[in-house]
Amino acid sequence: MNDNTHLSPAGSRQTPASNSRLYLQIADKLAQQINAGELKPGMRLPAERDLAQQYDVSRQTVREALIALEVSGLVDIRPGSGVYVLQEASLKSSLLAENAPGPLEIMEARLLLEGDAAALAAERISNEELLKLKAYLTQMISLVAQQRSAEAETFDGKFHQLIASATRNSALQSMIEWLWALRESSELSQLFAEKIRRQVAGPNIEAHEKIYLCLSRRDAAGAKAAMQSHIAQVTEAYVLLIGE
Amino acid sequence: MNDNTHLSPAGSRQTPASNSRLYLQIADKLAQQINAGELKPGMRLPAERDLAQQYDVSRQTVREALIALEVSGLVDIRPGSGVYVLQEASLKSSLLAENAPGPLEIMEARLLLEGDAAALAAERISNEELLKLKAYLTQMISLVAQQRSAEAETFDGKFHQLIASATRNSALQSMIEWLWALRESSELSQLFAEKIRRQVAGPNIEAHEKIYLCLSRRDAAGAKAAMQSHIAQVTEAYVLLIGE
DNA sequence: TCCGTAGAAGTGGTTTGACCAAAAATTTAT
DNA sequence: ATAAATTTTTGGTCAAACCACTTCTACGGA
Repeated sequence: MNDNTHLSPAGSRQTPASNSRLYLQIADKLAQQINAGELKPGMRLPAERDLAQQYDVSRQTVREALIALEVSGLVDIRPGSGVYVLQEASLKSSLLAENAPGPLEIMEARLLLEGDAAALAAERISNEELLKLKAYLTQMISLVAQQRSAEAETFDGKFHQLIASATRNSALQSMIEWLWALRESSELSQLFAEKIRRQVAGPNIEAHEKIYLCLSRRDAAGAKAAMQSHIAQVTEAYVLLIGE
Repeated sequence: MNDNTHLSPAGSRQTPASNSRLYLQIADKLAQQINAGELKPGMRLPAERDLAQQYDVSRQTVREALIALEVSGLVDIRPGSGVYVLQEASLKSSLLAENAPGPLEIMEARLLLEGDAAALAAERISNEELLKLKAYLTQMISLVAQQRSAEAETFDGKFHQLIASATRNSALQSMIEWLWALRESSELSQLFAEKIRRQVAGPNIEAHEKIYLCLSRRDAAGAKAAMQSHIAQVTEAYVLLIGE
């Protein structure tokens, strides 16, 4: 993980240094100086007592700011020695890009990971799981037909998650779960999903049917191709949205 | 991963809660409770004053620990209200989970993920990164020649991590980091690594050279094949160990 | 009885000033 | 010039306050 310049708490989207908490304001100011290159990597910044005087706050407040900077990886605190700048300027990503993976990054990762997962699942999935998968698919079809696309997407998620689980690899499964959770926690991804939901009726039934078919035939290569084509299609919709 | 989300300062590889700094010890303890599920998302944890008494430290120290937790995204501090556990879609949270992936699961996931990552990296890696990669390789060769295999493995990790970073996909990078962290946190994996370290001189130089060569030629397919063959070889060593 | 408001209690935020341990710089002795 | 002893600097911790804001509670009016 890189570019942890998110000093503010999760949900708070505020102008830098406008936070009500003083130690976060100080942390923001210092982070800005670091990212602006005024404080270069390796450089030791002033002693806590000096910073306190400089910003006209207490030493404790400065300490809390420095701790925030350390945890976010910008700075290295060496007891008895000083505080040193670690990370060099990451301006490009600090402004437009978020520290969290963007929607397209998530989709690219899904393309690779879920593709491989589908291939593995084709070889390892049980008949019971296939039945469950079929049931999810049926639910999805029914809900899409009723225009209840939001609910249909619930089963979309279950469908993919079940395939991940069928790999019999908990590491793979955890990572795919994480990618889905990331998507849901990302405002931008949510926005995309919302827009797409209005344009199309819901999850692509055909694509899921094809994946299911390949899995039921234990066709690893086919399942991988079907899954990747499916995810690529969704990604394409994202890209089109960005173009607007 | 956010992680961003590691509480300990960058370079310090210490046993959890063994840090000399008290506030990091407290932060680790709280983080463990959160990740273990003892403190569930949405739950408000005890007031700073209470925590201070509970852990027998000053309130200030508790505050610094909480700030570290907030910056790393585990917790939400609401002034005047309290400190609340956030639901975190974090890979790190499952790191200490009971059903941690086994060594072979980790290796299988690495085979897939790092294979894909190598292919992506071949197309996106910069010349600077290639130089860095080469430097790691050189260090590795030198250390292996001096029988310092443990240190050589440090550069092994850096080598793989740099490739992950060259994918320009932070999701991919985070997941690969996670897999390596898992390996290091797994006793069984550590045991394997220890045994293997005694049998072979250190990281397989040839395999890494081949990977580097493919990357420098921007040969995506070759890089993927080389990476997968490398990881498969390590996995094979694991399997042989299990057979004994 | 219900409901809103004023007050009390609780919580994080900040300040001050002090002392400690370890690192770094300086002086001293060899 | 070098090594050891000493002083200084630096982060780490503790303590006791006070503030501003949130939350809870109990009172009083409808």
